[in-house]
Amino acid sequence: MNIEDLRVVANPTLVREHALEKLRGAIASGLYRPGTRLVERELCEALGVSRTSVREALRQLQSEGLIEAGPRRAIIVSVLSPDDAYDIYTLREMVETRAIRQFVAHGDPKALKRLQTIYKAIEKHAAKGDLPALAEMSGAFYEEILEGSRSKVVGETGRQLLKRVSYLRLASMSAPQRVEAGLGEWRAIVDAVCAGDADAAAKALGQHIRTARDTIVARLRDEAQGGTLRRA
Amino acid sequence: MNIEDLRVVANPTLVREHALEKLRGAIASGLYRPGTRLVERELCEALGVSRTSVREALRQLQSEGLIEAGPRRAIIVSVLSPDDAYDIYTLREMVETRAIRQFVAHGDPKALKRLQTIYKAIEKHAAKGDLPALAEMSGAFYEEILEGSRSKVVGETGRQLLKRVSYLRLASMSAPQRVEAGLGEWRAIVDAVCAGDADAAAKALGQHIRTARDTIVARLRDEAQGGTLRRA
DNA sequence: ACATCAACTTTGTATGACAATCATAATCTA
DNA sequence: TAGATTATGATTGTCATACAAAGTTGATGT
Repeated sequence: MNIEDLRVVANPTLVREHALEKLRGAIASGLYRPGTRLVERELCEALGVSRTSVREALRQLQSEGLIEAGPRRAIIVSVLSPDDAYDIYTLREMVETRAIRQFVAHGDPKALKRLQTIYKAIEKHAAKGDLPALAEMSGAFYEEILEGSRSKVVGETGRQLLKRVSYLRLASMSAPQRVEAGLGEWRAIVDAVCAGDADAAAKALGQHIRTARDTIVARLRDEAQGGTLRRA
Repeated sequence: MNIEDLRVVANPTLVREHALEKLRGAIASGLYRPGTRLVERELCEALGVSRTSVREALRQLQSEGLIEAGPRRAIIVSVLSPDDAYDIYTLREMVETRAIRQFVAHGDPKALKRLQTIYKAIEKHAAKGDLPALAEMSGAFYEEILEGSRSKVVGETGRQLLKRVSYLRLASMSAPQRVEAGLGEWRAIVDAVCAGDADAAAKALGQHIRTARDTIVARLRDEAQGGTLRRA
């Protein structure tokens, strides 16, 4: 271990990091919905930090694609078109599929244990019907897979994609039968990883992501349709 | 066309954007080498802008992975390990392979024309041995492929990966025989796209990226080795 | 040679200021 | 009164300062 790692606080929490996480959370949780305009002064007040910090956090969110420039210099929460969502899930499939192969290849028992623990938690929350907790745990599941690739680049790229669809997760869980079906898919993934079968794991994960993708995209198209009708 | 698009300057160049591009260019061109510490005040002077703008640009570069936090709050130009570079190229293969399939699927004659024009330019610069121009044009080649996917997400993800290895491009060109071999690979890609053969195009592009990857990774490993020896 | 302390540097953060742009409300005029 | 015009506010982009915290350097004293 490096001497640097001994520090009690390696990263003395920066205000801007804190603001960044809060804002990300607010978008992921649906507090700020896609299309919402973000006003700097309001964010400063809500977060209790200066404009300096808010602006730096915004720049970061912007390059993560979570927010974007709207008309006349306004900043709005990014709106994912159904096509965008489809593409993100398709790329996720590529990246996470690679990640899980490396996960299996490394055969780290601790990582496997963690994945099983997360799966157990998912099962529990599913039984209780606690969707928010379920959504959060499913996020942890993907994160564990990315982490298990032991590749910084794969991890970062995968996380980047995950962030952009995080706010859709809760909605997708609430589709009828989605949780029940999802449980089986997660279980298949964990089983394959346990068995050390990289091909099966990749296949199961790919299947899972494609299914999630189709659910989400169908819902987004419905919403777009409904929105149009409602507007008319 | 939307009325908004009539504006003479849709995006009245922002100072921070300008700073961002300059800094990206400085890193890509090798002016700031990996590991170099970036000092805010110096950047302000060099760019002639305020700290506010420099810092916002830095945050963006940071989340693009071009710079990273060093020890004790310093900001340094990211150092790619050979493994990181390998992974980036592998992901590029996945993403750009998908992009070129969509490129072919759309069968846009104008896009095809642009790709051919870029290839011609590459040939010319190669004949003259103008490596910097060649490096730039090869960047344009990949950009055109990503653009041709007509997918915002694929484009952004691909560009993100490209940026991170941009500073390696010039070095890779200077490997012996690399340009000659590269020419044939680019030609094969263009030919396949012309022929409307998505499989062949994807295969040729994949081959090209893997070859480039192996060249770069070998060179990075050599450097690491040499660096160690020199240091000893 | 080594420990100690002062001076300087750099980053993180906050604050205030101001131009430019856009939106809104108030006012004037036909 | 309807419509045009003007004044007023709000918001973003940018700059200039200011200051604490933490680190670095160099001078000083033993």
